[in-house]
Amino acid sequence: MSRMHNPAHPGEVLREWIPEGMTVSQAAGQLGVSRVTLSKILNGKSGITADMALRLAAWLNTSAEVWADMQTQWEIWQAEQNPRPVIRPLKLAA
Amino acid sequence: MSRMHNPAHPGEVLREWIPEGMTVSQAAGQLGVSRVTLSKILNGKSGITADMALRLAAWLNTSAEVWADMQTQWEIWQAEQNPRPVIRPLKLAA
DNA sequence: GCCAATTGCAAATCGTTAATTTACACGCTA
DNA sequence: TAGCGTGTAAATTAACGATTTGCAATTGGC
Repeated sequence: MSRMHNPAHPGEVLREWIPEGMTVSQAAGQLGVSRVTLSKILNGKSGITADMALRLAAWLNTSAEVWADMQTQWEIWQAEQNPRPVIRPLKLAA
Repeated sequence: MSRMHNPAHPGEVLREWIPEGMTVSQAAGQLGVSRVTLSKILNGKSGITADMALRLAAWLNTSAEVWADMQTQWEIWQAEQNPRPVIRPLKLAA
């Protein structure tokens, strides 16, 4: 069903992957996005798009899915917080 | 890295979950969305949002992640088709 | 053949979000 | 003090998703 706890925003996790000395501006430069764009992600003001997931994958040598899936978890959790109409489970034919 | 083949659009998969006799209109009704909205998804004209993933989960008794992840795979594949600037892999400190 | 149901789709509208550039204020430090 | 790095706001532009309305094509029953 649902994850009981608020999953970490991908931006928080991404922060841990940025080397000590590197500035946000430098990281943004290497990723080919504006400083504002990366800053917003790191501070949870923006999500990670498929395009960004691919950039992170190339930059950090990870899979794009890791980042995209993290974003998905976040979005589902957010969506769960909102009310939704009652949906009757479909009776599947046996 | 990348999935070699164009992943199935979530809508195609969703089609298989709708019972034989049930109409798109009926399914949309049970999901609490408009007929147009569901039709677009089934025909690959729209993606599956986190909210829709939750509706499908409730309706089909599956996890929301199944649908959301399917959507993610689709989006990543789509994004891969577009050109992206060269991104030099970050040399991680050992 | 005729009619109603179903469906795909287009168009218009509305709301949300990502990304950019520009700009400003704050904090740190050489 | 001057400069750098940063967070963030504002204004723009571009995508999407969702809705309603309406229309055309198909299909099945009578």
